[in-house]
Amino acid sequence: MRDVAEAANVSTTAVSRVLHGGGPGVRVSEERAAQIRAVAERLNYRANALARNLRTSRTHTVGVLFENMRGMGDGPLYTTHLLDGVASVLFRNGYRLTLLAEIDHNNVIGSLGDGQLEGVIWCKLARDEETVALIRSTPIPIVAFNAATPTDGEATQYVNCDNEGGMELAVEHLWELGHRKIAFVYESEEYSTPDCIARREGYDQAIARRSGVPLTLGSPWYLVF
Amino acid sequence: MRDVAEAANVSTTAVSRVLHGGGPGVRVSEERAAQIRAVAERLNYRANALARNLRTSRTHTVGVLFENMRGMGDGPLYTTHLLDGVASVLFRNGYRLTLLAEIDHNNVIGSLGDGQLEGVIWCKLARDEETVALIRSTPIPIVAFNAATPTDGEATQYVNCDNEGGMELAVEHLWELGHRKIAFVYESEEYSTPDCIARREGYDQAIARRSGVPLTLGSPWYLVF
DNA sequence: TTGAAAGCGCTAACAA
DNA sequence: TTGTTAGCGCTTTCAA
Repeated sequence: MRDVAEAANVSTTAVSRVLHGGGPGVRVSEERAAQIRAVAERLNYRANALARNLRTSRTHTVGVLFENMRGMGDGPLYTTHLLDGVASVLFRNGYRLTLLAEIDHNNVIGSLGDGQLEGVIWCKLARDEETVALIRSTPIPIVAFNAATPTDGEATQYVNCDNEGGMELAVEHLWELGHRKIAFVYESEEYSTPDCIARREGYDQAIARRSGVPLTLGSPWYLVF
Repeated sequence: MRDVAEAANVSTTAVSRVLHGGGPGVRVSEERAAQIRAVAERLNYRANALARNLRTSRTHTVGVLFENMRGMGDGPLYTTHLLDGVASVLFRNGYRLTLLAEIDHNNVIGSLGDGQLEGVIWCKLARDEETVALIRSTPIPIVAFNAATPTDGEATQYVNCDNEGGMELAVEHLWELGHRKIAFVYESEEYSTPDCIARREGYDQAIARRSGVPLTLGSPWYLVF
């Protein structure tokens, strides 16, 4: 930047203002501005984001943390779609996305506090005490995704799936079409997950509410389709 | 850091050396070191990666750029597995992974030159002139993944799939088992991709080399399985 | 073994 | 409209 400033016979301030949007009211004459841009182009100037980040304490980067990243390729495509959606929204708004390693929590604390992230989307947030404590002391905002419902007034945003409500809607839909034998089918490997449990309960209740006959089928039934 | 230094009655240099691995030969007495660590703990000190990055010109971050990120959730899981593999290796080596938006190439140039990335893994690198020019002028190393084979001596590393060689091996294997009716099956949506074309050619040649009978089947045949 | 001082490249008061 | 100056938090010679 100094090279550009000297070559253009202006201050680095002027260069900064012209090339990087400048502060409130970019007060540089169009003449000078054009000249600066020309020189910058000629000198092949590239702004250094590291310096700017340090100075402004902003990185335009948010982290995404998966509780188990390994499984991204296995199982259902849930994780993949999630990442895809998060990425597209972030990019659209000029943000970068950094994938965080789901390693030891000590390191997680370090990651969240080192200034490189402006926020974190935490998928499948565990609700153990350690994690809750971490959340309380984190210097940046965290959004918990697909986590268990929050217990108390934590300083965290949650985006969750309304499993019970969804099952109620699903059963209602089929019921109104006249169906009475409505099965709940699950993948055996998911059976003990909170989501699956909640859905099954939602299904049971929705059926019971209509005095219907519950029917639950394990994953082998999939092969019938 | 200055707070820690003052509270411990040492210089920031000492703090830096003790808390952040220090330069060549961490020459601080164990006594002082322990004290510094204690004070840092008490003051809840967190190193600022932004400042360190700026000073050292290192970020321990590599970017990953997909030619079409949107499709990550659709089609085959190729992209997902790729990302999974890249991430696990990077994390294991203390690197971060930043997903890059596959927007206009101007911005890509900016992304690569702003100092935040130490290298880029570029998946499905197009070989148009614009991209080649970009690669030539990039300030950081690029690894092209699953791109077309390089034409000339470019300053880029390529990691590609040996489609012809793979088909030769596959045909050889079946042939040696005694099979003579060997079909090449493709997904119709992939038929015009470079990979599929190369594989088909490899198949044709491997079959021809053995005076066998080529047989190519489009995707509907998948449904038979 | 320890610290003083310079500086990474940029931005933002504040003055002119 | 333009420039001067200080400083973000850290690392690293260099001298003591």
